[in-house]
Amino acid sequence: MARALLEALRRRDVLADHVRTIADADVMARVGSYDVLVLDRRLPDGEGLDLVAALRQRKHPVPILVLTALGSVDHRVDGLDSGADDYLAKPFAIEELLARLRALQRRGPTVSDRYLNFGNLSVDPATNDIFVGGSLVEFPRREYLVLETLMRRPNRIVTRPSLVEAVYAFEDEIGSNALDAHISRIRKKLLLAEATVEIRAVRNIGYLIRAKA
Amino acid sequence: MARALLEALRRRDVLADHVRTIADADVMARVGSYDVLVLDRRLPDGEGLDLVAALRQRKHPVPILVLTALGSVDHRVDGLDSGADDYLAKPFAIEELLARLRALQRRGPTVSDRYLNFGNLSVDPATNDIFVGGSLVEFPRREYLVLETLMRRPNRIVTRPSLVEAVYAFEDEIGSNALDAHISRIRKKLLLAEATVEIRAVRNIGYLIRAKA
DNA sequence: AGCCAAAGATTGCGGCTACATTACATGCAG
DNA sequence: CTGCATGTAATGTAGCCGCAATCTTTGGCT
Repeated sequence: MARALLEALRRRDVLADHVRTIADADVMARVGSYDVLVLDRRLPDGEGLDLVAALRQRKHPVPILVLTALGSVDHRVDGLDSGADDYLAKPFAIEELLARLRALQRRGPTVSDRYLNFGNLSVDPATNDIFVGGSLVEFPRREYLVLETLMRRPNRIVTRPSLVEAVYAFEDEIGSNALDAHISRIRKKLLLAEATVEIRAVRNIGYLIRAKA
Repeated sequence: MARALLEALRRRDVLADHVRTIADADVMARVGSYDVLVLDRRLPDGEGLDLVAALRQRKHPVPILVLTALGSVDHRVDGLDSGADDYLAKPFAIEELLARLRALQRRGPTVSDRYLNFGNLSVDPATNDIFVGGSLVEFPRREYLVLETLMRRPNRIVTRPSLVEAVYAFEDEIGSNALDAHISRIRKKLLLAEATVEIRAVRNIGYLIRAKA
């Protein structure tokens, strides 16, 4: 059945991966980024609903459709109440399955993200957008990282090593004033955009962002 | 039937309101704050799916379960593709309906919509059609997948690995700039069709789709 | 208060590299 | 056999970013 299903999905250009066991599915769900999980109840290494319960226990947000031969009302109720989002009993029409998958995929896992606000600055870590007084200001990658790092702790000192680590991950970035140069360029842009915040140096320690004097 | 359903819900301490017409339901959905909307297709003043379409058009996020005597596969597919979240054919067991309502409620409001809209772009994941300013533009499979993936997160950065995974599932597609080539071809088509959105590169990270400057 | 050394600020320059684009080859489908 | 889709590779290009030279500021010390 899996083969037939994969074939039908492939024909419609729906990308799908297939594994046979709960253990494998668990790994895939953890590692991969899938729009929907289709799950059979009877599996070689156990009951599919246990995986549903386990995933939901871990707050895994992936929509799950349970697919099974156990079609009684009680089974369906159990399936849905275990945390699945839909439940389809065999035999089923492939078109209906596809439509239900689309419905689940449409909905997707919803992640709400947060802005970092301070003064008239607004940083969106999800999109790397920075707004100054409501208008978008472009910052190149490294400058953005510096500014985001500072915005995570407004009014607080961020040490020089912290900043370097935030911007350069692991690459050894020794011997140069590259960081200072970035700060300088950021300041110029902030000034141009009339930001109400400023970046101040703390001698021998690092930098901080705060309301403009 | 409405009376029986209300009675069953009331007995389980589920709060529910009931109206008879699409017009009334529209008002209620607009004004009230409901966890789930249960909708019949045949209604005194029209087809229930029209209300679904109208609500989704307005980005109304309420989960919708369509309940109807029209139980053929085609009807179910239509129901789900109109933007509903679940579809249950009569006759049904009250317990199953309740379980499905719980599943919908658990998941909470959605922005589910048949189309992914952004700018003057409109993507229909069900048919793989892409409209630019209302007119259909043909995209080959790979290009479509890239664009759909970007449209799922407008204004958000989609990492290069994410895009590769979305387009190539498992087949490791390393060592080539195939993705870049697709992006380039998509851009050309979008330009030709006068789209109001553009695809921007985020150096070392990935791409994002956003309103044209 | 004045001086000096060290830290920080600023800026032009140039190289590097990721990205963009195009042409071409391959392969599959009708 | 023809046409389109798509991967590959070659080439072009922009702009980021590090460097270093120079200027400014700071704070400690006498």
